[in-house]
Amino acid sequence: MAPRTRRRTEALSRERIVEAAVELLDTSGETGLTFRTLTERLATGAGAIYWHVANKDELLAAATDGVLTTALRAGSPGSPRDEIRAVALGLFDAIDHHPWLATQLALQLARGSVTPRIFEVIGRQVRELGVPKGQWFTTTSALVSYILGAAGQNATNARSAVPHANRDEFLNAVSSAWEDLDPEEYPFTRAVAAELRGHDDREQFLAGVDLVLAGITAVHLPRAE
Amino acid sequence: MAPRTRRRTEALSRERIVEAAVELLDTSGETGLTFRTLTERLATGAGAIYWHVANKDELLAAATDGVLTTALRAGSPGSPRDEIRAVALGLFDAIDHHPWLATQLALQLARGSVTPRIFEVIGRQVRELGVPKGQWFTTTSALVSYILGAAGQNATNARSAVPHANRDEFLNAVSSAWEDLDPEEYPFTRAVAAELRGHDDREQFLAGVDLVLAGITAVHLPRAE
DNA sequence: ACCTGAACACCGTTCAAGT
DNA sequence: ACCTGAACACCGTTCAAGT
Repeated sequence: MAPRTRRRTEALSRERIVEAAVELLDTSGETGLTFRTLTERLATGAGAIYWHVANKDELLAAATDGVLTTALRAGSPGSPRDEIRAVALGLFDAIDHHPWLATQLALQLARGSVTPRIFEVIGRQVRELGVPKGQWFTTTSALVSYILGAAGQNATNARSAVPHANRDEFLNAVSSAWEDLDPEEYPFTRAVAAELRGHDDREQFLAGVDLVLAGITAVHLPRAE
Repeated sequence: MAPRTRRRTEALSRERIVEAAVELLDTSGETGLTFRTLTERLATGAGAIYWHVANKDELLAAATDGVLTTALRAGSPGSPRDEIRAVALGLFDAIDHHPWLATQLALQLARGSVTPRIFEVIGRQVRELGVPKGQWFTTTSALVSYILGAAGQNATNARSAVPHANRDEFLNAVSSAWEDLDPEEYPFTRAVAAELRGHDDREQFLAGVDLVLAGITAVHLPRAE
């Protein structure tokens, strides 16, 4: 058994660096990850990190990629609809545990690196659903857009460290803020503000997935039961 | 008429600062806006800017807010569905013209400041559609999530300066990249890669909106024609 | 091949000093 | 009340030097 006390002298590797980056992001947020904090955490110099990783963008991409891989490993053996729900929930929960993931996914969507990963997993199920080939692309895009958009918005709620207690407080605060909006400008938002208070993020997220699935059924699978 | 040549000595104001920030973001991207470039552009000192604006976050929020206000001023006099399409397209086009807007919207969604604006405009139409009150919140959330998610993804395509010529090249490049993906891991994505080549972003975006609307009709308006 | 750590260029922000 | 601009703390990145 290797001596525990020598942990800081374990060989530096890309994996260890990315792992430490994820930890820093999880514990102290996006601003908490700098080359100084990382250097300190790994008890090394800045140059050592640059030997394994090209720059900070690549480091963030690797961190995102790692968490994403875990999240997409849903793979329950259900119907296409169940698979789509499972993948969507996997992403949702990943953002819940790693709030920085939402921002990072949004930033990297703009660089095209993440899209195919999610696209592939959802697209296979769209095919299984029986959507005609000519509609695969459009249909999958719509689903992926909803999933990423909704998961991203839920990142707002995901920052409370304490799982449930603070979440209720947080929803209360947002709900109150919405109720205080200008009645002239925000009549609708004020009317639904109260609904925020009791609502379950996951449930609502899934309800949206089902809504899109219902649209797909109505438009592209006219003879489905 | 005020002398044109004294433009740089016009009184500094919050509006002029935000306006200059938007211009810098449009012309040189997110990295192009710094307090140095802004200071130079406005022929003033850093402290002068801080007199009118609390910090860079507030400046970015103000820039986002300004562009968003223009974008949401769609207001065609059509059916609720047409209004929803118009608002969605307004946002889509705004991101097309100001690629930095997608990132900024994503970042500010996580701070809750932008959501009510879009929520309100879409929500009113959901109400007009006849969706039962108990479903207003969920339904509006789903629509807004799709719209923001899809518009954000399209920011990828929106960075080419030349309107159409480069866009085709860009789509070609992405399409080729998708075709070069590992056949073992990305069979679906490869199968639809070709569809990317000819496709119209706006059309596909609207098709997605219609898909969600169809789902809303199927689930919440069972007796609609 | 891999690591060290001082140094560089650049950033957001502050603040004493001016008008 | 509003503006100036030098100064500060901090960041990502580089690189000569070590092993």
